[in-house]
Amino acid sequence: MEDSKRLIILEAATRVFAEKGYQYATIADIAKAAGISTGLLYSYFENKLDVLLSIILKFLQTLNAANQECVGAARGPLARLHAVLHNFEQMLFRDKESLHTVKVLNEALPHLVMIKEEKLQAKRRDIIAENKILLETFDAIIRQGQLEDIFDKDLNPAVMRQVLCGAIERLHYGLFYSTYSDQSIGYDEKDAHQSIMHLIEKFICKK
Amino acid sequence: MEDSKRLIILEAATRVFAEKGYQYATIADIAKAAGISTGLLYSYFENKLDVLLSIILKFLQTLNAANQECVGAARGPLARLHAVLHNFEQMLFRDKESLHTVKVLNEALPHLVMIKEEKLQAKRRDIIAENKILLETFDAIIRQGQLEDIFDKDLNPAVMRQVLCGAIERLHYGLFYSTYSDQSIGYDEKDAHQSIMHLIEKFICKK
Amino acid sequence: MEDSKRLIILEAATRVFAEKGYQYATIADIAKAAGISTGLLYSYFENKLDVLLSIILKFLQTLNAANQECVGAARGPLARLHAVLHNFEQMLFRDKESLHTVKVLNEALPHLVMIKEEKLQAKRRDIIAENKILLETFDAIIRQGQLEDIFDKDLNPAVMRQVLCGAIERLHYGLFYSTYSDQSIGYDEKDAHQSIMHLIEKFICKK
Amino acid sequence: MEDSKRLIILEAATRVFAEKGYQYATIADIAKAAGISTGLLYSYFENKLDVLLSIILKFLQTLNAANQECVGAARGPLARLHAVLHNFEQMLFRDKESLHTVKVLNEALPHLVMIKEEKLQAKRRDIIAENKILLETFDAIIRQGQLEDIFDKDLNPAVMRQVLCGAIERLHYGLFYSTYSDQSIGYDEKDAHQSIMHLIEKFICKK
DNA sequence: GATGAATGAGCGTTCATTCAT
DNA sequence: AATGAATGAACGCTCATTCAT
Repeated sequence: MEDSKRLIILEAATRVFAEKGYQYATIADIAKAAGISTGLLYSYFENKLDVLLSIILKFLQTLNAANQECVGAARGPLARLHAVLHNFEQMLFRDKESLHTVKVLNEALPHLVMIKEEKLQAKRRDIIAENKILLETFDAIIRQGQLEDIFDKDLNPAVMRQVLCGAIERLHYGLFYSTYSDQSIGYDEKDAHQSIMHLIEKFICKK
Repeated sequence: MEDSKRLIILEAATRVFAEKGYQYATIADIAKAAGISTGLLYSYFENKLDVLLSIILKFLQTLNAANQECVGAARGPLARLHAVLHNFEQMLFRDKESLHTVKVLNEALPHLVMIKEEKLQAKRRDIIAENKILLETFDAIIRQGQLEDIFDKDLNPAVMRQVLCGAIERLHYGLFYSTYSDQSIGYDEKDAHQSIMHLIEKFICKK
Repeated sequence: MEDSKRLIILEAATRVFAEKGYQYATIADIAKAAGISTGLLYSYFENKLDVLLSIILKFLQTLNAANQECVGAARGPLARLHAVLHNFEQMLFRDKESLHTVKVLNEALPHLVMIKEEKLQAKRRDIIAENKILLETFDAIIRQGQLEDIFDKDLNPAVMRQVLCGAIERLHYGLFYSTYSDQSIGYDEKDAHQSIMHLIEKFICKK
Repeated sequence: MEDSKRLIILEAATRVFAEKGYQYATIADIAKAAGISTGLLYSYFENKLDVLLSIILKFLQTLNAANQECVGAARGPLARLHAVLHNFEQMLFRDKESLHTVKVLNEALPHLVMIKEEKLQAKRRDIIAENKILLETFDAIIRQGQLEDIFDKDLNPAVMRQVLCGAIERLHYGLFYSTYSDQSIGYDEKDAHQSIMHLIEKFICKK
């Protein structure tokens, strides 16, 4: 059981979930996309939900690992915030799949609470833990920026983080959707990036 | 076929979709919640997807109607922007269900393109049209604000609208999720509202 | 949901389980034999195992009810023992299906302990309780016979009951199998009945 | 293909069938218990059913071989009957697995008729033949006992044999089940053996 | 001989949808 | 108008069996 095949399946599944949505994606779809049989998929994953959770977990782990590096390298809260947001944007743009991973993640997170299956509890906890780390990374940077009197102190870090992440997600989601629907969204990647820079400068930074 | 029963079904369905998610909600669930039989539901709607589309359409129509009024009443782009965003926040907060309607809407919109069923084509087009109106309302206000030199001209209206709407959605979604997961999100409704005001003032308005 | 349909399904299932064995009987087989669709079966039963347990429970309840009547009517331990064994034989012979119910019951009883499904716990407990009643009915009669010095005291009631029931089952099972395999078993129903009478007279009764 | 490995597999399979039942035992379970791969199992057996039939055949052959010896050594029908029943009890008690072999055998015998697979026809015939030998051994002893006026002539040999074997099986099955369910059955091995002696003395022997 | 990755047919189960009443 | 019993297609998942190595 090579580990590379696990990755192939995860990538195929992300593609399929992205196209059809978790609910309408069938195991047969995923297996076909991965070039394997349905049975083999079950050698690598417990069940369909496990595939979804594994995608989410991998995304969060990759993002957190990238952040870990950046935050260590960058000097000062502003540089760190840029670095971390850059990671986020990078992951959304590396491939169209990643953006859908985020969509899938948002769709799945509220349901995480309800997962009953004993087999998946460990993975559930891992995801929640990684998610906490991700949020805490943002919040810590913002808190530090406020302490150093670089960032606006009027708003609490959690609110700022939500605004930033929500804006990024929506902007990229709009781009993504426009490619699907063949309807112009009225802006491009460069506009999106630029607006995030504006947002930091005007909304996060002091005065 | 009284029209009031149609409404009862739509409200019940919204509640059920909110609780279980569209995928896991069954027709039986909806019928039960509406106090009718499954068979009768099919006198009012073509099928399950039709129920979902009807909810979305009603939401967009209500929002657009409310905006129509506001925009007529309010004087100046800033007042209008506040009014329109107020409408949006109101709909999200009127009840927890509305937020889920938005989630469902976001989940459903990309799939609208793929709807093949002949029966639902009209409704599909209506939704897309209403969605266009909603976006155009925002964009028109922002364009006007830029023309009048009240709003920042560095960014295009579509980008600004996405940032605003993305921020609002994320903020409220965070609140919603925190009630489900029993984990504090670190801010409350007031914080969320205040941050949107900040966002307008610092990000949208000139200087 | 008429109760008569439940019975039709149970009878069809007994027939199918008898023919193919629980493991190789499919829901489709049972539904077809009952003249219904697979889906409808699930309106009446939780799942396949529930069908099996329901058959067993009904058999035990019917037998216990019949015993209840007999034991009240009959005078003296010997008459009661005859009555109760007569019931057992009657149930085995009423139709070929009943004998297979016994086989299925014997096959299933050891596995009852392992049933984990929450939904089926109540039924599991009912079966165990009815089984206890059945055994206790035999044992009480034998104990009383020993007290009244009519039955042999050398062996304990549980052993006697096992010998009697084991003998009856084997004798009838042999008859049943011979009809299936088209091989003469070397005795007929009358022989079987007569040998049980012998067994009581010589093995159970005192001298 | 050493023959010893065949034996190892058969013993492992018996253990697994005993624990889980034929239906719920998987080839993977058996292979694991035997310490080999699933693929290798298929070098020794045609398929899963072949493993079951091989266990049954070996059991019957072993029992018949043991009986052959006994019957030759023992003098007179009563001694022979004791010897043959002793063999049966021995095999049931040698280990708990043997009893399950008997259960499996009883469960499988009726289905032997229906085996269609060409590959297994020879084995099927062997089993039926060995089973006939087993029954005939009993019946011959009883017939001889009746001829010599030692055994009761009122009942035919086949009936007597069924009573004896049914009683033994039930008694031992009860013991076995009580260990699984942790419920006292009300008697022990000694009681069971004693009751068989009684049965011979009072039920089989003349007056 | 030995492995275990890979297959895919087949089963239990669900649920949107229909239709006789 | 209203019901809900009935249908059956479709999906998740298992596991006996094969075969390249």
